[in-house]
Amino acid sequence: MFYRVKGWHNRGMTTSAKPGPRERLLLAAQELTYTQGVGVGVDALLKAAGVARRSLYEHFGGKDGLIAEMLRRSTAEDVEQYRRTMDEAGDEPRARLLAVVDRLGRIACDPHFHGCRYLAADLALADPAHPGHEVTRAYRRAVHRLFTDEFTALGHERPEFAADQLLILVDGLLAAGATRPESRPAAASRELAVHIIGSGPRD
Amino acid sequence: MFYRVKGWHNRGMTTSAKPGPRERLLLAAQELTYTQGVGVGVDALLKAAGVARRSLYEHFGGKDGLIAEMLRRSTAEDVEQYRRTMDEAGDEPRARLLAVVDRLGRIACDPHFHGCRYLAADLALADPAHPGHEVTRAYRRAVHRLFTDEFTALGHERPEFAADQLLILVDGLLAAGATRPESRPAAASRELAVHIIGSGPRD
DNA sequence: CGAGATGTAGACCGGTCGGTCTACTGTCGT
DNA sequence: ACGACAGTAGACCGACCGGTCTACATCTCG
Repeated sequence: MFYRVKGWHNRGMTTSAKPGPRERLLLAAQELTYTQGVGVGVDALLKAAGVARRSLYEHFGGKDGLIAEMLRRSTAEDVEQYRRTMDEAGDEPRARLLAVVDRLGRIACDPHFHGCRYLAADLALADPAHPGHEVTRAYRRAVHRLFTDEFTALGHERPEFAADQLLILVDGLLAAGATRPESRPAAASRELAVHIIGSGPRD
Repeated sequence: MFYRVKGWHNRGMTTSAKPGPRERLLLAAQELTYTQGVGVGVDALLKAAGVARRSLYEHFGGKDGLIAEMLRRSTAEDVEQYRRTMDEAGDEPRARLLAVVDRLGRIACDPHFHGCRYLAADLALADPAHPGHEVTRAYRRAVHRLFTDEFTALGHERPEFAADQLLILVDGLLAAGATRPESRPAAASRELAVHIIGSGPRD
């Protein structure tokens, strides 16, 4: 959700050494599944990663394994970004939560944005037993936890309920960014976020 | 969004005559694209519809044509259902809008629900030129219009902005129903809806 | 050195994809 | 009766699907 990857070049590596096949496959999968959906072909992934067919099956056991692992990494990075965004906003819970909504609002309005990768994966992976579903569930639990903690610190009377509301708002914001970007969803969402979070020192 | 179709049997037909191939294809597509996604194979559609391969290409020109036409019909039915739900709620704009949110809340909590078909289609159809996108855009415009009219009747100072908010809320509600049904998204959404709509005679 | 591990390159597998085409059948209007 | 037509049944097409396999290159480490 939080950023876009073009390749291994602009990752924070100290050396410019080309990473191994496993790494290149994960990066290619992050890129291609976002632009083409999880339905991308194995051949396209291999070509984009510049990796031999065999390496995929050695490292991930198959396409599903790669998809699941790529989702795992992506969620970890996004949760970390949520955390960083909050920390950069200071200590005040209201400001921390609003910072996340504002950041997502900016992302959703980016002309290259086309939807939440995790929701898209859940909707596209018809098989409920696909390992990817477990990853996205864990992701949502983690974000919900992040929100709940802030509401608790805020002394909110129903922290989990408020976190549910914020999560609904975020999903709606991302959906609107993907399908109705001309409606300027960031502004509409922010106002709702303020209502959920309640007015405080920063607002 | 609003209902589930199992086949032509339970449609409001006066005769029990089996509909033609075109009709059966549309019904099969509505059913299968919802459960399997728009990626379903042509063979599966033909088998479910009990229709010869040739009929598909005669009536719709190809799979994309069938998908687009099925979305067209689906959106028409859903918009009609929005209207009916509002009308059944009476004349009071607040009550009419809340009735829609409540109805969608019930649908999103149905154990068989697995996401908004139109958002899923937009996320799954990677090609931005696919005719289906135009259909879903029109659908969202229509619903936005429906909402805007009610806010206008309500004397709301920013009817379009409020409609945008309600649309974001609805998308979030449906996403939550698909991915976090255990969080009881209907209750959380209703409270937000009440905030957007404002308290009135019915609330 | 030489063995083992790791990688590439690409042939190959059965199956499915969307789409075209031919052959046949039932039905309806004249 | 008969032709036109809409439908079915299914063979067939090239392309691609995910996955397995062999052959060879490269590297590290004992």
